[in-house]
Amino acid sequence: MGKPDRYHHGDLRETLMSAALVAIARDGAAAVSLRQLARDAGVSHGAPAHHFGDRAGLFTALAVRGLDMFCAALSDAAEKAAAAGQARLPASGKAYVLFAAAHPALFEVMFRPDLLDRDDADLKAARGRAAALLRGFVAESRPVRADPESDVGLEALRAWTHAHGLATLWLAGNLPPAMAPDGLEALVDRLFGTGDNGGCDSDDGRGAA
Amino acid sequence: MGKPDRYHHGDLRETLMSAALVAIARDGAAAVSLRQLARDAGVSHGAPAHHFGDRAGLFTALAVRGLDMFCAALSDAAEKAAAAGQARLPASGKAYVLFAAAHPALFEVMFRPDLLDRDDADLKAARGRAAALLRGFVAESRPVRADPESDVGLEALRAWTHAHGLATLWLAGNLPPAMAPDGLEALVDRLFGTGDNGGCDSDDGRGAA
DNA sequence: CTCTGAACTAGACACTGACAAGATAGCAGC
DNA sequence: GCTGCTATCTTGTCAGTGTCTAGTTCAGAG
Repeated sequence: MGKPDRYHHGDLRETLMSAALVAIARDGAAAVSLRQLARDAGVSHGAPAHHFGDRAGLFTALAVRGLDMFCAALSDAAEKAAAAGQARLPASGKAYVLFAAAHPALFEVMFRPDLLDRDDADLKAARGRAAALLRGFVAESRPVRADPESDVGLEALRAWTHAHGLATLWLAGNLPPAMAPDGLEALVDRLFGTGDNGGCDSDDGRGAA
Repeated sequence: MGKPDRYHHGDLRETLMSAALVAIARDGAAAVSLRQLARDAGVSHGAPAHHFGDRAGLFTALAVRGLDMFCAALSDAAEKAAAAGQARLPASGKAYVLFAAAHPALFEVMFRPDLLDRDDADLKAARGRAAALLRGFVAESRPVRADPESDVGLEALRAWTHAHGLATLWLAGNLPPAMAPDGLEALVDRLFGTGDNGGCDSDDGRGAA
């Protein structure tokens, strides 16, 4: 909005992306309209098409960015935990959920393939990086008595589904507030055992069945 | 489609709901159009409004039905397991995921509050029934050495997020196919320990951290 | 028979995403 | 200076959508 009356906006792509994030976080992705974004940016209704092609193109660009930030957040949390002598896996699980809470719009877009351009090369690459990262944490965090390799995938999936389910339910507002009386982070610490005791959960995880 | 040229359709509400389910399962909820549903039903574009008010009304009606079927499926699975001397909780977790896979459209609508009429009384009631059911399974499945009551909520949440995350990732197609080479049910059995050994998982759940 | 209310039609409105054709700006090479 | 070139943005148009309103049809109760 520095020089409002220029023909060339100068930073339209970035402006549209951040405005879209705000709109998604407020009303959900379905309520986002390219035309409204263009109006807010002081630009004609056809301008967004040049940068993103179509609606899916915009969401795909957001998803790629989100996945990269997501990877960075998880790596960061894992390395910090490792530096403190704690396990990477629970720390990254906590980071997973907190990222979703901190960037709900990005998270929503990242995991809603119906909004995305499935064949986009950047998206596929970003997805691959994220998957490799998750799997890496699990492989490193395995105790020495490792079972066959397939089990690593299983444990990665367990951690992934656990964190993803919590993030999803939280974001959609489907968790009864009574379940998190002292906020999401405290709840995550209780669930993942990532409290100040340093990430080694004290109970047996899922209990006897 | 029995008497196609009557002024009164006779069963429009039901026709629209099942057509909507098919459309959601095929193209996602965002792609469903009231006008297209009306066309398919051989009815004018304004007719759906009479039964559902607006778009959110249709999705809300579907969500209520979905929640009821969901409760029935979980109860059924839990009771069958109990009758076989097995624990209710893992059986209901398995039923949770399999319900999502069997009724993807209902599941999607159930957990997408942006599509729904949040204040709908029927919806609130159905949600309450589902939540109570889940909590009940966990409370019953606790070992005798029960901790304070709050822990029941925590363990319910653990089970819930786990099943929900798996269902969500599976439905959205975000799971690498390699992770479920032999189908979803086999994967669930491995994750939840609900194989033919009868629901008592043999390992320690989440491993040492 | 009339009356009533539920079910449905038909028209209009504002809005959307997508497309195509043209206008503008900034920049390299001359 | 000038000329083209390309990315950027405008303008106009189209089919499609949800929602609103007023009118029409029908079934059944009195």
